[in-house]
Amino acid sequence: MQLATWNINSLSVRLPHLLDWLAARAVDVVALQELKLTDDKFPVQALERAGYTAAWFGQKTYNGVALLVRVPGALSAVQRNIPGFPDDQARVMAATVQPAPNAAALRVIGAYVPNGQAPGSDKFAYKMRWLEALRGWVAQELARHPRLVLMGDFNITVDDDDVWDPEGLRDTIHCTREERAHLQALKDLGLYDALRLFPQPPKSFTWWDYRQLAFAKNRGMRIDHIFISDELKNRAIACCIDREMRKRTQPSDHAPVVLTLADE
DNA sequence: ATGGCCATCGCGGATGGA
Repeated sequence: MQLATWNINSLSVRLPHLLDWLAARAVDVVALQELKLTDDKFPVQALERAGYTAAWFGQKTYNGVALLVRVPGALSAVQRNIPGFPDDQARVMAATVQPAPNAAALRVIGAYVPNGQAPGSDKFAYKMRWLEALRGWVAQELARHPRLVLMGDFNITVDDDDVWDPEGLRDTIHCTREERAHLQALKDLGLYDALRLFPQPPKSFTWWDYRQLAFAKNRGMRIDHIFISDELKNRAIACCIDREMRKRTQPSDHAPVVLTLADE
């Protein structure tokens, strides 16, 4: 089975891309970020026709996340936002995913971590608080659910290998020690960076700026991640970045990351 | 080079993204 995360930068604009991608890849579980629409605008019928059941958590203009599962799977125990962390932004949701009637259930958390704008800014402080709260919640979730996936747009590079110009971008947003320490702290809970479990081409990125032909020059960063618990690590057989959708006209600035798990 | 692109809101140009 395949699980994926994709920041689609507006579900309204990118719905055709998403439907094409779902038809081509038939991924079983998808976490989407940056829907940029309110709950009433979520294209539930189009996704049902494409063969997916969804749960969503929208917001006007900004943010918004969703989880999709390919039928006959099911989503249950949906949680929106981090319990005990009041937040007026729709950035994270969890669900228990039954990928097939007789398959083992997975706990899936889809996250859109705040951008942070610049170190020292109010938005950076919010990013740090938000990640602190996320870690506390993920620790609880992991204790309850040994088969756990935490995936999404983290807006953080793990290390310099995730940055096209690590010297030029030293200590800038997405690349600071404080941000990277948060990713390490999440991993220290017992999570593994799924992409790094497998050999990857050098300069494997998930986001490229729209400007300056950044994608054509592969001037990007890896800021979208899939973290998996030890039980799922034992079933992981492949993980890759799907650059094809970034090559289309009017693309999202992010590419999907896809994890393949062995069936039990 | 104090930028370059894109989406949103809303109909000009500011804001946020990364």
